[in-house]
Amino acid sequence: MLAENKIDTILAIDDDPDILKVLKANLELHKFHVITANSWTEGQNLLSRQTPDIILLDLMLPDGDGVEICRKIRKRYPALPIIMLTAKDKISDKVIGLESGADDYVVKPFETLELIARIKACLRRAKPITQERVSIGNISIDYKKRVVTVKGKEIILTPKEYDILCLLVSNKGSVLSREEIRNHLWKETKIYAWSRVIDVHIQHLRQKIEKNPSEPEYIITVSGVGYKFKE
Amino acid sequence: MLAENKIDTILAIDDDPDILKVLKANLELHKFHVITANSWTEGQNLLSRQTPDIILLDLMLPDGDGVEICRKIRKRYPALPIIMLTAKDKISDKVIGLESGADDYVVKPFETLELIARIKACLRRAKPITQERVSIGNISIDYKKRVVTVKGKEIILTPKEYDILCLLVSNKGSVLSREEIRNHLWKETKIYAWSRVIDVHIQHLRQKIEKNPSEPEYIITVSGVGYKFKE
DNA sequence: AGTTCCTCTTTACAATTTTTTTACAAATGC
DNA sequence: GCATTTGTAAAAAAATTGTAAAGAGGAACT
Repeated sequence: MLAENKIDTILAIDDDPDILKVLKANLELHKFHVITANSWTEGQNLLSRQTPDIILLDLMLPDGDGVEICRKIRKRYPALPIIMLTAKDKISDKVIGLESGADDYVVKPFETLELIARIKACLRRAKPITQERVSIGNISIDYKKRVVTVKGKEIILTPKEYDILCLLVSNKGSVLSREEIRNHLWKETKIYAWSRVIDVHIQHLRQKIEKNPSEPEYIITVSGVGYKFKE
Repeated sequence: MLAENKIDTILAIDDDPDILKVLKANLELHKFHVITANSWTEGQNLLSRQTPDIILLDLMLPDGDGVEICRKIRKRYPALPIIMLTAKDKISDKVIGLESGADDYVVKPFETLELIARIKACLRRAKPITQERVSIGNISIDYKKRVVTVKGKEIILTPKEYDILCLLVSNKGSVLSREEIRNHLWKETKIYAWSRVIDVHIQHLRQKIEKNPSEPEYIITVSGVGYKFKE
């Protein structure tokens, strides 16, 4: 039983907006968070703001050669898995031999299920063994059981609370903006940037895990920026 | 912690004798006891004579579909961990998701060290040993006789109820999503993701095993996630 | 064939839980 | 101080789960 707690973010770069649309819809159905770019330029932009967990890269982009782009990404993010999307008649030896540095490739038009399988396979190779438990101070999270305890006592968290906690903990020590949190845990269309939902969930979390919720020890507010989990 | 000096036995089932040879050699180097079978038929034979601590199962066997075989093994040995071996070009969503019912999977060709890491992780997670009986609170299950008793009194469960109970109990403490339950106990095509069957069976189970079915003590619902059996 | 008895599944609605909005108070940063 | 951001409680909205009841299909029996 694989306990998957984290929602992975996929950056899809393709110049065909229809393909992007289909990709996004299908992948989101399978619990991925998807951001899209229709050019390498736009892709770079997104990359500079948020590092995804995997990249789907069209081999033929208007503003760059896929193989070259792949190399560049590799140089900057050596561990970031890349899957090449390629039209059947454009398959080149470079791609097939994966000399491009891509981890895998998929021929268009592709089966969604196969693509998803390959994405998952890549993701898992990228992070060989997922940790089953973490503890920070009095708090510990058992990802496999989906149980959080404070001082050894189990506390009940709602899905959103749990997700937020996991996200903060997996980035403990660094501040996450509300936008980042939102990008990871919500589908864009679902909540607005100005919503206070995140703040409210944070309050609820604090009430459940902090000794004194109004002087939080674990979930720290960084005013004007976001929230972070104590290191 | 008791010193565990036991050498774990691995049953590897794969139709490629070369792979079996390599597997055996490598795993034995790492102090495992390895028995091998090159077909499901042979695997069954070995299983009937000796229960290994873990099974490595090739997805594609000449005499059976890996996913189906996995289900069969699961039914008979609910606590026996299974790792699926799958060729890269045969990766399917079934295997990679939780859908196969396997505990984990490894894509061929695999790094020996990664495989070993995953084997160890599985063994660590595995319940002490495949037992014939298990008791939690007032409830006890005799797997061999397929009898469930509450406060010593036998209760009659339908097949589905029994299967669900066993699944929950063998993962007690961990939340199982409806999807996981479905994938373990149903053939894909038989029920839809949005079906409420599982909920209904859970209700029936509660009526049979809980003192007060509306305030369940054993089968806990984790809203938005799934069900779990009390630890 | 029909009948009866099971089990499994669907369905519809009620009850509950979770998520989100809202409004205002408190705190923070120039 | 003033503008902006955050804390917080409570209400509204949405989603999930509980539950009863009915339909569907199968096996055993006449």
